[in-house]
Amino acid sequence: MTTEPTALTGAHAPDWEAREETGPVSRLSKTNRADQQDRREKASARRSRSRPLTERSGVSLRTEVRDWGALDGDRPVTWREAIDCWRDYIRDKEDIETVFEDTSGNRATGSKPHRFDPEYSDKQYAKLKDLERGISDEYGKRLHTAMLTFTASATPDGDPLPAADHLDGLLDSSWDAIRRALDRALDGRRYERLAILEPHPGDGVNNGYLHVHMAVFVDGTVRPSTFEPVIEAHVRNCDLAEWDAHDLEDDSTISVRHAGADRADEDDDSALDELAIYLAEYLGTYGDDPLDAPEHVQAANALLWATGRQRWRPSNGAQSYMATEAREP
DNA sequence: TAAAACGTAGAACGACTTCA
DNA sequence: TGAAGTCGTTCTACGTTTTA
Repeated sequence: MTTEPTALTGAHAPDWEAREETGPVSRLSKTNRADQQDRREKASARRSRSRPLTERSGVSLRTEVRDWGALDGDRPVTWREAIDCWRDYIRDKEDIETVFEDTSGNRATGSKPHRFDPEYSDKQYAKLKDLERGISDEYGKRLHTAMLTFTASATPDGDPLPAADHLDGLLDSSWDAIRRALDRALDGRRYERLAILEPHPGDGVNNGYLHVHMAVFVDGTVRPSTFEPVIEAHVRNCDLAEWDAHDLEDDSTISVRHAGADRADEDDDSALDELAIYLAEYLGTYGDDPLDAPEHVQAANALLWATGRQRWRPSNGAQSYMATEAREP
């Protein structure tokens, strides 16, 4: 992986933003506010693609997403250009893919896919199954799972942030605080966690920007209130995090399930039969051709690729459960 | 040509310190 | 006393290069 820090200086950075696209903010129509809002959000999503990946100096980016021919030296390309670079990278990888074919015409691809390849997703899913088995065996019926969601505003001042700057703002400022708060909240209890970065869908202002889902596996009973200090630590430490998006009463912010409950336990309709499937659905581990993915997914993948950020963030313990690699037939 | 080795940066984590 | 900052160590993800 080859990355280099940006040399762009914020104070003298060119005006990347296509301000002519925005124009003065028009007054909302009393009769058509929803349409106006919808148009504004779509316009904001388009503007985000026209912005450079970062407006800060010292941000490490792959060389492919740096414009070395710029008059004032190298600078990061726009998010839209980065998506094109990522697509070229995927196509290049397809060109050199190793394909095996047996006498019956059955084909199999090479053994070491890049992280956006469906085969890689399959391996991740297999690892999730290992984690499910390991945790279930270890914790038994005491196993409770929680899903926590951490977001950061992509438009804190009304205009979309550079994608890499938003991602850094989401992760760098509060990640340590989140981990420590989780340690304190679950003090004395065995637990493991797996965090994953997932893109915001749709045409809204957050389109393609990433947020964090964190699955927490706890040996013992927990309640949503157990994790409130963790959410609070994130909002407190992340400048881009807003309470509006972290309603402690909302199931999308904190969701707790008794994964180890008996199937026959009708009083607990949130019991999990297939934890890995549940996670795979939530965490988006299934995939086909990455170039066929929705635009917001490709935008997020391009951002991860350009910045070298890891999509999966398991705790050390979770990693040990996931370490066993199934032999492929 | 598959597998191993390697390089780099990200990430986890514990210890220690500082601060309110 | 809880929260957060810093530092050093260790491990891992990811991608590339080398080797058998």
